[in-house]
Formats: sequence, C-alpha cells, structure tokens
Amino acid sequence: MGRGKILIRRIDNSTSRQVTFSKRRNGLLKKAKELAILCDAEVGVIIFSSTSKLYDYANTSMKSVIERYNKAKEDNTYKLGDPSSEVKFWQREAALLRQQLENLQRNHRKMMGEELSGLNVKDLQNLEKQLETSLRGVRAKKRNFSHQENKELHKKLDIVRRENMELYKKVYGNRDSNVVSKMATSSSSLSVKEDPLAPLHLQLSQPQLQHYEMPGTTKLRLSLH
Amino acid sequence: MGRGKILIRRIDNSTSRQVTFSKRRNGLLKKAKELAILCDAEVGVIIFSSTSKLYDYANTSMKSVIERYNKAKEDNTYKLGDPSSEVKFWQREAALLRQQLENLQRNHRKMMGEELSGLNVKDLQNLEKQLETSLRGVRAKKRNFSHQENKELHKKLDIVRRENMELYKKVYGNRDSNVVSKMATSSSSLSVKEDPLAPLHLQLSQPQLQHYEMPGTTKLRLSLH
DNA sequence: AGCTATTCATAACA
DNA sequence: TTGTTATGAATAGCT
Repeated sequence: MGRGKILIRRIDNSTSRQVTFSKRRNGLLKKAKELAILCDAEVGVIIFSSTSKLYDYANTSMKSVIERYNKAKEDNTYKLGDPSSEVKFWQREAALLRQQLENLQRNHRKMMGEELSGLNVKDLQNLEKQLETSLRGVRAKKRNFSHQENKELHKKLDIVRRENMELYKKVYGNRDSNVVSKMATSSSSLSVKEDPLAPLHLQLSQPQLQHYEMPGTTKLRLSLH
Repeated sequence: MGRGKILIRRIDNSTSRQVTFSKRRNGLLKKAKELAILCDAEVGVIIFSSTSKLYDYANTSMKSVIERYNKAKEDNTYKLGDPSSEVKFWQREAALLRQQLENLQRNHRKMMGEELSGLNVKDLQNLEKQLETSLRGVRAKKRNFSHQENKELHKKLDIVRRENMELYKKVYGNRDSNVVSKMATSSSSLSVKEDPLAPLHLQLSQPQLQHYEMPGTTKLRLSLH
C-alpha cells in the first residue's frame, strides 16, 4: 500500500521513520475508532513514539478500558494508582530489562566472535553468513563515502580551474586563446569524468604566475590534498 | 475497501457484525504490530468484543504500557506527595537499564550492518575490522568443529577396524597373516593420516563375510555415513 | 505537508 | 468458518 512493498522491520532512516510513524499512527487510531463503532466494541489504544511521546484512543475512556482489562485478566497485582504494588511492578520491570540486556549482551559477544562456545555448526554458519552480510554493508557504505568524496573533489577542482581561467583571462585578456586550450590538454594529471564543464578544464602552470596569490581560493586548493 | 463502500456506523446484522469484528480486529492488531516494529514504538491495544471477549496486543507487555501510560498521564500526582523512595529507586534502576539496552541495541544494529548512517569513515573502518576479526573467529571455530569431527571419525573407524581384525583372526586364526596385510593396503578408499594405529588399518571385504553380523559394531558403522 | 502509484485490507459473496 | 475476489483505503516514496 505504497509506491513499493516494504519489509516489516525497523526503519533505519530516522526521518522516514518519523514520517511513517505519524502516518501509520493516524491510520491505526482511525481503524480503532471504526472497529469500535462498526462492531460495538470497547477499544483502547496506547502508543508511545520512540521519543516517548504519548498518543492514545479509547472509545469509552482509557480508565474504563484498563480497569476492564485488569478485571478480565483477573490479575489484580497491579491496578491503577496502587502504590504498594508499584514497587513490585518496577522490580519486575527491572528484572525484565536486565534479562533483555543479558540476552543482547550474549548475542553481541557472539557477534564479536568472543563467546562462540555452545554454538553448533548450524549456528556458526548462520553467524558467519550474518557477519559476511554486515561486512558487505559496511564496505558498501565505505565505498559510497569514497565515491561522495571523489565527487566533491571533482567539484572543487572544477571551481579552482574556473577561477584560474578567469585569472588567466585577466592577465592575458582573451587574445591568444589557443595557448590556453593547448595547456588544457596537457597540464592535468587527473582525468575528470562525467563533467558537464569539461571544455573549461584548465590549469595554470606558467612560471610567471606560480607565486601569484589568489584571494579566496587558497583554502580550496589546500583541501584538495 | 471491499466490494462496496460502507458508512462507519454500527452494523445492524449481528452475524456480519461478528464477521467484520473478527476481520477488522485482526487487521488492527496487525497494524499495531507493524507500527511498533517499523517505528520502534511501544504500542498497546485492548479490544473487548460486544460479547465481552478480550483481545489484546502489546509489543512489550501490557503492564509496561499501562504503567507508562499512567505515568505519562499523572505526571505530578506522585511527585507532590511523598513517593516511597523505593519506587523512585526502582524507577531509576529501570531507566538506567533501559538506557543501557538502547545503547547496546544501537551498537548491535551497527554490527548487523543495519544502521550505518551517522558513521564516519574511521568508524566504518573500525567496524569493518571488528567484523573481519569476528568472521575469522567464527571460521576458525567452524574449522575446529570439522577437525574434531574428523578426529572422532578416525577414532570410530579405528575401533571398527580393530574389531574387524579380531573377527578376522577368529575366522582364520593368525596363520596366513600376510593375506591380512595385503588387504590392508588395498581395501580402504579413505586415506587416514596422523593415525598412531596405522599398522592395524584393515577392512573386511571378503565375499564370505559380507553378511556376517558383528555384534555391537553395527551402530558405529552406520554412524560413519 | 501534499501527491500518486502501489500494495493492502476488507465487504460481499461462496 | 474459511476462502476468494472486486474494490476502496492506506501508505511508501517523492516533492
């Protein structure tokens, strides 16, 4: 139900996760309302965003829903605002969290290749596969970084070359332009591809200009190395 | 979203109300799950049918959801009164654990190659290195497994061969022992290395013994394949 | 926040 | 109930 199918797994990108949360939250609440009306049911929905913001819906009242829930569960160990059982609740909560933490830590150690005892061959194969996948992902990301950097460098290079061209014009005017084009074909050691400004590629290398200070371009040139 | 559009109002026909309830209830719960997973949210849904049957879903636990809901709603009720320090303690404990859990989860996701945004080149290199190390560890463990298995197989093989040797002796006595050593050099298709019992390697393949049942060795032989 | 192309959920029917 | 299908809704990816 969108431009493409998606897997139901945590959305990596935090922006689109937020957007999706907002949309689907509204969808869920709408569905809850419809269910309550259409089918004459008592419905309560509680949602906490990953940033701990609360969104809720109850066709009657949340209090009613929760009390009915507690009654239905016949689990009176915890009830609304009962302070004596609150300690118990938090103790259990802490125990639960500690348990989750331990599981995750064990898992993590395995992924770090630190605690492989207790694994069978099948486990090891799965782990190996996962690590290979992760590694591929990381390397792809690295390549992407490199690629991005390259693009930026090309851009900077081009800017400097344009400036050099301007300077050259200022020094020599645009008479004798064939000297310029000659230089352009031989001075650069970098081959720049996919560049819409290719005809302007040019680099100054004439002795009389080597010590010329170009205002505002020094930093750019330094950053090229 | 069906064969026809419907108005959102109580369905009069009780049968189709039941059917719709069943279907939409499942839909709502599915959506709730998806929201929780996709957007990393804490979600709780409570539904009572018109016949008072309870259906619920919570990605963490309903208690946790309700407690968090109450906490978010009440806000300062407890702070004004004298909250038992024990509750405070456990709340802090839970918050701390939750924090640790989150950190570890984030870390874990990175190791799973799932959440690489926000990493710089240096981070990626470290991660890559770690994954390579882990992978080496896992592969070493796998090789070790294989090696161990191999050793065991050799041991079993040797036991069977010793038994066969004994049986051979019982059938033929130890006269004509050069027949035995001849067979040993030609009958086995497995090359067994690093075996301290090499001189005893032997396998029966004589026609008159092929249907001979050897007590206590059958299982071992089967397990070799 | 809007806008569509798509996928999904489901109303009616079997 | 469970399954099928035609249709209306929800929403993923973009802008």
